[in-house]
Amino acid sequence: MKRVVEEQYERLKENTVNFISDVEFKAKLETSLKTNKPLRIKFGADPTAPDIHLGHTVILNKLRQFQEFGHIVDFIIGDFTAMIGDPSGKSETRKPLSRETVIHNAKTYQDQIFKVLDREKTIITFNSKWFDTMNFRDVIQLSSHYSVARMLERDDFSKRYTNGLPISIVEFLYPLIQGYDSVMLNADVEMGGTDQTFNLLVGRDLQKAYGQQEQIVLTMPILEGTDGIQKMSKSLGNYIGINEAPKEIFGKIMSISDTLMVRYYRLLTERTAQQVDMMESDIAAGKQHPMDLKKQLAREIITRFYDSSQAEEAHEEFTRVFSHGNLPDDIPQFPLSAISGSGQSVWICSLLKSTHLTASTSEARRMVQQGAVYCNNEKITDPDAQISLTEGMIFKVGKRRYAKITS
RNA sequence: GGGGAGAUACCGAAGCGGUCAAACGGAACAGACUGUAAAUCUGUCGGCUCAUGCCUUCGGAGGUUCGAAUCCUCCUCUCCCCA
Repeated sequence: MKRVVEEQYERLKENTVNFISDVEFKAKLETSLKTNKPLRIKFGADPTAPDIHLGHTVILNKLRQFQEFGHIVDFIIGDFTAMIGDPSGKSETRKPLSRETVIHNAKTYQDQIFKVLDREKTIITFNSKWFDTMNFRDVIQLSSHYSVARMLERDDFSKRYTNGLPISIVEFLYPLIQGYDSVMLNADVEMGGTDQTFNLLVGRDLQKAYGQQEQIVLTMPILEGTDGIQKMSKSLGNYIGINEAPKEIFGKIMSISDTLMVRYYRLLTERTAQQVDMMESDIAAGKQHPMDLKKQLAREIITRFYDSSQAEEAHEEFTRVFSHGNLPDDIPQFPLSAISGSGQSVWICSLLKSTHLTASTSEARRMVQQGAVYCNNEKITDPDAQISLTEGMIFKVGKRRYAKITS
């Protein structure tokens, strides 16, 4: 049995950043095995952004690992928190969401997480279950367990405090709210990104204050977005969503840097640390072409969220369009009649605007001047050009914006 | 409660009566080079059929002025110091 504990421990610890604490965790694993009672792994999410991206899956993958060892995932949907509006990290407060939106978003969330998690071993709970009935007396009681000085220990808070940026009182309540979820669930382990470390630790303190055994805190690295620098997030626009079309995912992965690719292999695939290290040295030694590995990565990721045949298709499409310079297979179509001012001929700039290839005619003009515009593979250089439209004409702006004229 | 500082385009940040559609940096977009890499270099980066022109924009509402991002009044929000 010691061996089983060790085995789970080693595998689960892989890629984690914080692991508090080893001793407690091993003890919990042991008890769990002895009593045949699975551990309860808590993971919370605000149903504010229903688009799950690869950054989220770093944690989901780890949760999945827990499930594979027989443990249960307690997925908390922070519907209560979301309705207040989560200001954390940003100076401007998000606007509160309506009940309907929250419910809708939560559903979208669920549809996506089960592309990774095992439905049978997941318990979903909305935290409004206990917060809706809480009164102000209870809130004060809860707050009494923490001090401002301790709150300011949190990295984000202390930074903002020293830089003279606003911190709302509500933000101080957040860690408490999240920590209280742990108390209500009597969680064994709580997972999150490293940016959550503080909140997760508050959970431990609160559990202790409420006479419970403290949860294990386990944080995963934050995945960099496609720019390779900032964390992957929807608002920064550097994300790859798991619900995106296969060829979108393929394209986005192909555009990341080689360094980032290695990191993605490490955090997003099942490969062990040694395998990835090996890969890295192979690249350095020129035994492997990074582009091939990138294609491989793209296929693996698509296969995970779709299937291998769709991954294959995306790969082919990519080769056709970008390696051979052929046309993609689904160009947005615009009937002749829909083009504004369509008579015999149309001014190129207004055409580009009405086909949404550019946002304005001014932008269109610039694109033409920069040599980014093609009509049927012929570069258009005159920004005043008049085009006599015919059915089947294909316009291209930049590398990937296309439009086709139909009858 | 008292005193002070501030709000500028996607973000950061200059400008403090005309030469301001607003310096500079980042992001983004396009081009060159490539592997749709990265890095680098070049260009663009409010809108208008591009025009020594017009329109909208410098927290909001008014005002002074031939002329306001720049001055005045009130309002909203933020930060700092004192209590």
